[in-house]
Amino acid sequence: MPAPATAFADVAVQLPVAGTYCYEIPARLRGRVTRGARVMVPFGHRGVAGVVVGLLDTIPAGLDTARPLDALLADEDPIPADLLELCLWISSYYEAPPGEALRAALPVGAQVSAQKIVELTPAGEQALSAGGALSRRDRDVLGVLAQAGGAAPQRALVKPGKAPRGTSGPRGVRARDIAELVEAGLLRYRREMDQARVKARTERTAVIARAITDDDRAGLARAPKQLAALTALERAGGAASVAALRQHEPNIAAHLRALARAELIHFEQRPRALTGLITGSGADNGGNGDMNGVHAPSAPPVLSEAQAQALTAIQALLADERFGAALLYGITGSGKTEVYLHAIADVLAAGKSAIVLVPEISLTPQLAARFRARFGDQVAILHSALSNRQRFDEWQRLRTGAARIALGARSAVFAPVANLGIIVVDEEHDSSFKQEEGVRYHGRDVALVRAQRAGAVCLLGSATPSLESYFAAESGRYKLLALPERPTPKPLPEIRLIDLRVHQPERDAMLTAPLAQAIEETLARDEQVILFLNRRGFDTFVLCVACGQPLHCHQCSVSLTYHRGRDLLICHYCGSQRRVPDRCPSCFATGRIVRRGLGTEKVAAAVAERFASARVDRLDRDVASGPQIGPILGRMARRETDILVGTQMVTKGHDFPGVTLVGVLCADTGLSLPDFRASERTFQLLTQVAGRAGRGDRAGQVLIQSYRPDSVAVSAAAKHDYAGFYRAERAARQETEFPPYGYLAAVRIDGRYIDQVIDTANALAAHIRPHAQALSVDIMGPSEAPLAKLKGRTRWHMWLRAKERKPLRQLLRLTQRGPDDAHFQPPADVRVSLDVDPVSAL
DNA sequence: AGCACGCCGACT
DNA sequence: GTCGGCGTGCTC
Repeated sequence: MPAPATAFADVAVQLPVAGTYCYEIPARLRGRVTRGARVMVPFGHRGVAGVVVGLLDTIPAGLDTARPLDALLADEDPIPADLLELCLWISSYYEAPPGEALRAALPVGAQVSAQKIVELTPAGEQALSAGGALSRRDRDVLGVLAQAGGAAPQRALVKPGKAPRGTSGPRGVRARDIAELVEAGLLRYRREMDQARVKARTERTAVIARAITDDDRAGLARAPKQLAALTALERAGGAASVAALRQHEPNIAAHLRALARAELIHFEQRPRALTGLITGSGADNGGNGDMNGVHAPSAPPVLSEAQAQALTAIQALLADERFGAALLYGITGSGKTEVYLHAIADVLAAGKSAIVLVPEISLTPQLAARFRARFGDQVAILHSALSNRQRFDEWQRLRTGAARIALGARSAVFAPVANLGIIVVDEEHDSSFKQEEGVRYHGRDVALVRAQRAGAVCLLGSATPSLESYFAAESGRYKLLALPERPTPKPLPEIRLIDLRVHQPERDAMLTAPLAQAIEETLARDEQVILFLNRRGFDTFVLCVACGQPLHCHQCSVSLTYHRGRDLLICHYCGSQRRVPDRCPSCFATGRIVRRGLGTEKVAAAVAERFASARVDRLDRDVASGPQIGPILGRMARRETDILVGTQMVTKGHDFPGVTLVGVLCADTGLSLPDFRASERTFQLLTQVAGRAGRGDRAGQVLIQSYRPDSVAVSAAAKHDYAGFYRAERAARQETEFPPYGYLAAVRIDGRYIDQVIDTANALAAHIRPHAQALSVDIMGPSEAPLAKLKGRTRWHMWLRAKERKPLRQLLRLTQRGPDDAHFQPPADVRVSLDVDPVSAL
């Protein structure tokens, strides 16, 4: 008899371990274990969940035994093949464990684990009751187990650890004693899966059974209620839950039953849709959406000339039915969302599905509301504030096709939709698409890869495209689509620059006289004000107040960071240090180098005091984590707030028609961050925050206070000049070979002991230097990371830069543990982690 | 990650 | 001796 095929499975276990592990497929499971199947496997001393990533006929060379896998999680759907491949690509591209990549892609509800259970054997029970030749300790261990009913999780037994000295009572059991008793046959181990997993909830759903003809409608002429029910179903996208329909028409069940008898519709149990989800801002939904009942789609408005042109181009890409990417460059308020909505309507009409990625959905409830209003329950919203249960339900709706549009942040790129037609990445320049812990993937880049593999269209949208994306559009890799104007007579706001070197700001409120006056005038007109403070980097802001220049590193041309402890300026790219000079290296003024420090809290308080009659509110990470955002935005939308002081959060996509004045307290703080993207970030931020002004009937104005009004980022933003900024920044990147003219990776070294971390960083640099030279990869550093200490661990880093991706990846591999001594072996307590295409220098 | 092994100092 | 702390390495 020939050896049965696929007797072994390659499994990615859900643990942060590199590589995959090979298991034997027991005979009872042969043929049922497929690629993408979820399985439980024994791993070391416990059971873990994993995903089958490959099937093998024979045991791989170099391995002499493979343990059998424990179970096939049959009630779990296998991972869709395209998602599995995408995760494996992520694992390889970002040098991350495959199990971690899969974990990032799966909803928490789908995570499983197993416990190690210790159980008395019959022999053990006998030994205990017979009171035979047992040591006192062995008797105790068996006794504890007998008290627990004969079996207990090992964790629970061992956990108490310290037996209270001198006291009796339930003492902790030692793992080694258990192991000995297992060896002696008195105890045994068993693996048991954790509590029942989350299952999707379903609800009775009415579904249109076939295409409804005019004849059908005519047949219902004498049954207007049935016709109305049918129309409601059609408007809801062909299916709606009976419960939701009943909210509008209490007797609808009877009419639906009649329709079912006529075989125009039928009933199914379908995963339950989320309701009442986007209550956040309380902002008006334009009257087009009922958030709690049936989400009846609203009619799309007529497109402007430019919007129509962009849409036509997207439709042409869609019609090709293969991968295509486009960059929709539309100024703030130009109506990008409407283009997305139209394109997605086309995708749905073609029987395909869509994914929409947005930077942070909790900040943009209005956008979610518009999607709901247009597409009803066809939209699944993957919201960071969802419970695991809700998230799992939404995931299931996508998986089963009950919803065909996934809308969410970064991780929505893994939405389990079939037959993908388009992925939209809104505000594609936004750095929140980059995951900064665990698998450090970039949502936008993964979106491009997924679209490519699915033969779908990837549409990137932004008012301030990233250098990389605009560069790709310029070079023809992406189709460039532009929306150069706001569609309705809401012109871009006028922007005034206020030179902080000339106008002295008030100390705490940071307001110069012109800005204070503009605020007064705005309040007098009963209009609203947004004050934006870019707090990042404020603590370490060192500049010359005579010329406004921050101090730069000579070698890296990034800003130096001031270290209070050692009273030194340090470059966080190359590590060079210097004293704080007395004389400014740019303008040679002496004694004018200062440090500045300020926060939103202080500013908000000072502003509230300064404008005593105004209602001042504050929006930043500290006051608004998740659910608190809604009320703050809600008060602003209802015009119960006159002045909103905030950080980056106020820049994101809000549409408050009452805001006619936006004040930027200090435009340059971000410029002094030790980051080659500092200039780009500042330009984007200023443009985005300026876009918040004048979105209603009245014209808006923006006042930008700056120490460096002549810097490209600030001056271009003030002129609404993206093209000018892009040209200048592109030239700078070309000169320094930073992206898009080169590829970067960050190598982070962290550990508990400073000396050990520094030694390891240096050893690693020395180790890869010869290889780096051979591969034409530049090594920058190693140097102390800007956040030099985090959670008690010292952090150093090293930057690698190359003209090509391939040599960079080859070199990266050598920083990780590996089979030969070309690879680097860090000491046990020191971690070497990688960040491919890093976005943040921190 | 989690868990056991092994080597150390502190207590019965 | 014996216990438990914690550092180190492995899991097909």
